[in-house]
Amino acid sequence: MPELPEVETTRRGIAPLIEGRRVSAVVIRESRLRWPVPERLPELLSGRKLLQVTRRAKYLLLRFTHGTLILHLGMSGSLRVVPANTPPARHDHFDLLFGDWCLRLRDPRRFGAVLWMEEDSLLHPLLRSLGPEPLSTQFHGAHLHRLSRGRRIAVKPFLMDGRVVVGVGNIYANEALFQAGIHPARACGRISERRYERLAEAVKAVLQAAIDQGGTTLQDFRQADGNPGYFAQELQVYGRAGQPCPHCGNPIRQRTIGQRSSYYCGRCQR
DNA sequence: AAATTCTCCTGAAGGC
DNA sequence: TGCCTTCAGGAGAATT
Repeated sequence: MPELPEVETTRRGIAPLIEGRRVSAVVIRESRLRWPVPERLPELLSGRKLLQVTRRAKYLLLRFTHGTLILHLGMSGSLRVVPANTPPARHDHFDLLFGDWCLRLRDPRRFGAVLWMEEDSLLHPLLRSLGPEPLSTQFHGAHLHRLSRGRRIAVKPFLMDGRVVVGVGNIYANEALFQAGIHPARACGRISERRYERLAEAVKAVLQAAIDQGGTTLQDFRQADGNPGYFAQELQVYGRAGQPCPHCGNPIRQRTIGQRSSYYCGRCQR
């Protein structure tokens, strides 16, 4: 499932292949994604030069002079750059062609999105209220501590709230809480600033390590070159119910917190 | 306001 | 072999 490391891995994979190139054609095979893919994209983009590929949260932003194409991979999406004559496979919904090369979006579950924004893309309703980037200096323990005061929600869904900090999905929330020694169900308003500092550092460390490994591939995720990510083998608790805790040997527990599957060590995480 | 629940969708896995 | 059920999950929308 694409979380921040997978999206950043994708960005780094596709950017050098398409930045500075002109769009030759746009193909929409399936417009029923999370929201309808704008039908006017072919007219809007054909002949235009792609200036830059950036990322905000889990959104990829393809900047043109007259606007920005916003891409989201949902939970099963992947982007690859393939030769333009490559036949589309099942679930290949959207192509951005650059002469001989093609940026292709595949998304079996269609939770992803392809959107267009004319004005500053960061003002888009989906991007406007997002919290800080986890790998930036704007994200730190004091920030988590301040936002959590007086709230009773469990720390795990708190950490996964995009208004608090972006890009931390279920996998990395589990991993970061394990690394920080914090129980995922603990009320977020009852965690000290000291412990939040440790959590913020854990979030940064886990995300950076995952980026370094090309992301986590559980089922669908692929890097832009088609290879899987290699962080799955580094996961300490996610998907490891019943296996021994890497620290103390106690069995890893699994339970649902905030509608999401949570994995943790009941002894190491308090 | 904050917290919880519902929703979209397909494929994998398990039961019979 | 095959059909049915259940589960997973990003994140906005709806509801409590």
